[in-house]
Amino acid sequence: MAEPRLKEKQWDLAFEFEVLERWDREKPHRFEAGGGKTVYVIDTPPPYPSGDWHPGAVIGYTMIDMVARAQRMLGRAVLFPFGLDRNGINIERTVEKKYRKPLHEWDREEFIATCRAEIERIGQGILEIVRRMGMSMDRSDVYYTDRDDYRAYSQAIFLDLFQKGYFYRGERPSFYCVYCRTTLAEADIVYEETPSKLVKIRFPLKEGGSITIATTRPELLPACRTVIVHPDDERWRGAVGKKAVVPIFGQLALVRAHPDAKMEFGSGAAMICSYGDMVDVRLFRELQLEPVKAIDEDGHVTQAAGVYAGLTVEEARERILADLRSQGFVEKVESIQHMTPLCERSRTPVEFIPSEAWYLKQLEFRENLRTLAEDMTFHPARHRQILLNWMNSLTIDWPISRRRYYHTEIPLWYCVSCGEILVPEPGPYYRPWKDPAPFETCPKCGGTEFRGEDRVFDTWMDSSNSNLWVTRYLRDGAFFERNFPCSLRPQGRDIVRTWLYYTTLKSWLVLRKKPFEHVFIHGMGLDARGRAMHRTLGNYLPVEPLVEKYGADAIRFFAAAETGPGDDFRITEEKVGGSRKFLSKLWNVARFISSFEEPREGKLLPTDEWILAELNDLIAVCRGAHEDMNFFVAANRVRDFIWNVFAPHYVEMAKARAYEGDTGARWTLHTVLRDVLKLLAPITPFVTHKIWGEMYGGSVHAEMLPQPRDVNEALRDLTAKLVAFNSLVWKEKKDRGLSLKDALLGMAVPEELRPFAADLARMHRLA
RNA sequence: GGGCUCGUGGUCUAGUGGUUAUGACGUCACCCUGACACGGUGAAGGUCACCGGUUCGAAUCCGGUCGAGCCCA
Repeated sequence: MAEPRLKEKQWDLAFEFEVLERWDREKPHRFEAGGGKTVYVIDTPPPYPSGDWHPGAVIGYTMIDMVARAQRMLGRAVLFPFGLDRNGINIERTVEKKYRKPLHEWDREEFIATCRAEIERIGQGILEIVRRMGMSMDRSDVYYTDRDDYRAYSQAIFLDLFQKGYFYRGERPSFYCVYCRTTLAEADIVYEETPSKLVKIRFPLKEGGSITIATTRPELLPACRTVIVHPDDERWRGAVGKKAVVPIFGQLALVRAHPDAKMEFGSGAAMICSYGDMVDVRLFRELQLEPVKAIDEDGHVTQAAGVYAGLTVEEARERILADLRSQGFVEKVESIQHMTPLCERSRTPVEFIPSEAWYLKQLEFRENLRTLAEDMTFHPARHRQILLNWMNSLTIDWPISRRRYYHTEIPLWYCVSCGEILVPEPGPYYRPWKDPAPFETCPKCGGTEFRGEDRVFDTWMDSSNSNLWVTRYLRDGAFFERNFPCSLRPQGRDIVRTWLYYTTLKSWLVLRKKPFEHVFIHGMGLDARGRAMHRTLGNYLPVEPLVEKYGADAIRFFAAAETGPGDDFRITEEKVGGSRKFLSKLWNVARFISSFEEPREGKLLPTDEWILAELNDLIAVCRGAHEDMNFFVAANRVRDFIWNVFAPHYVEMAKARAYEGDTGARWTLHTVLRDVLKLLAPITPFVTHKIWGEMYGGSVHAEMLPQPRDVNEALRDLTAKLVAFNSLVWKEKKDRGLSLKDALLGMAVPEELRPFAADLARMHRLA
């Protein structure tokens, strides 16, 4: 027997670094079109650098990498680009916090420079993890959404759609964040149950008597214009049509019967103010009430609140409540849990404030967008529903203007004398707040003075162009024509309503086409108890120490094997450690096989044919799983095959022959190992690369996934009996206190296992 | 309140009508057997959420109940 080619007794983490250096040198995953291969373009999510990379996100990207690797091994030329989304409120907030100075107190130029410096500093960490985890994106051509060319691209697409009439300016009450000082889209809102006070306030009726309303927002009293009760509500029937006197502020509010009043909530009567929520907004429009601006863009109450003017919303709420109490208007204060809409970025409660914004039309395309959603293949299929639900729930067009700085500028100018909107040519990167206007005269009035738009885009306006960017729309016409729609959009479930939705919308508006052939949705990373990981909860398990301790492949195998496609996964050190054991098992099986020369062909015995039949089944299942991006099935089936069938049964049965130089056993061992390495290569690229390289030379990642062979599949029917017989012998030896190497007397091979009799007799030393 | 998912040993999970319910991680006992102690063998641990129904037969199909998560109001 020869020395094994694989010397070490364990999968050593140092091998990962050796493999990484080789990949750095050889860059094996460069995209090369041509050669008759189908091009497969992946619209990789550009992550947002924020200091560190959430472990759930890292695992999500390793899943995406598995798709890319599997597609290469299915014969496709994979374009697997990478970008960083660096625009937006995240980095602005980082800078604001670091310098303890809110954005609107900064000089714009200086703020932008500070943001850029900060994002450069923290942005590189992600690229390091990408490399360390063995992700095979092309890191030589990373795009940044805050680069001039990408911003110009965003603006060019905006200008195209602008000319087509999809944008309009609207002055209306909308979701508004007083911290970010900007209008919000529906996708920017999250709801959170927060403790609040439900105050029951007695409104005297002018005609005599009183009505009690329930509200969580007493500071809106000055903007109260009417009171509603449910038409079926016996309690307040007598009050309908009378005039309620708003406490403290004294204006009159007509009591109306309206089906929007919820009888079971509070007192059953509600005050309608401009504006507390979407119901207020709708009723003001429906009943044609005159709105009062009670809260301004800074989050302070206005002159409408009289003596309270200038207080913050919270201060005003407390003061007004105190005064209501002292004047005897408060009947009761209850503590309740209230679903409060918050700004997703700043976690500030959302206000409804009338403000002017640029909107992108979307509601009128709802049906078209649904059709596109139906026309894309989702993995898993059930997650299509998340997108459809979101499309169905939208109620307003998309406000895309933001009063922020570190974003792409809205490329518009206005004529100072007549107000005409001036639209520049698509192409250059425009910064209207500082650049001179690219116009001589106003085409409408001949005016020569222009004011640049000082607002910027919602960042989703930039990232929703990523599929166009990677398929080279406007950049490489021939490539774009061949490769749009993009082959695959892989992403997390959490950004379906934003990134996936907005991309679908944009692709419809720009091209009237679906953006992707396939959509792969992965679940979210949770802690051991199934909660979201947050630093503040103390349950945050950063990736770096895990990689250091267990290696990238252990994390990758865990990512594949832990939960099914699209399901959330609980990240625990225990499970990652367990995955590493499998890598060592694989290594050692390979190490054993590496001590035998691989013959060109072999004379097969029934035992060899049997394991090849099992291998055929494994290959068929795993090819299908890889094609379907189901790494859960692939990982678990291969693990089960190696650990519970191949190693304990076949390897032990064939061992004696292999040592003697039997070609059938040796050929079969190598054949199974080769195929298994290929099936695992997309999931655990390091260990498979190392084993393959040492034993067979070249790279396993350049191979195609294996195909089933022409073997006697019927032998699989004997697997259960074979496993049971081996188990019986082992138990018998244990019961008799024998070592496994001892001979066993009086145990015969069952009739149906006769084809394997010789191998079994030698394996167990049956006598 | 509405929608969508989903409930299988401590945890994750296979199983989509058919004999004693799969495997992994963890646990316990014994064992270094010419690849592996990050191992081997054996074992403990489940009323397949609950209640009905369909069926010769249900973890699996149908209805309901309860519970969980997410999304929306």
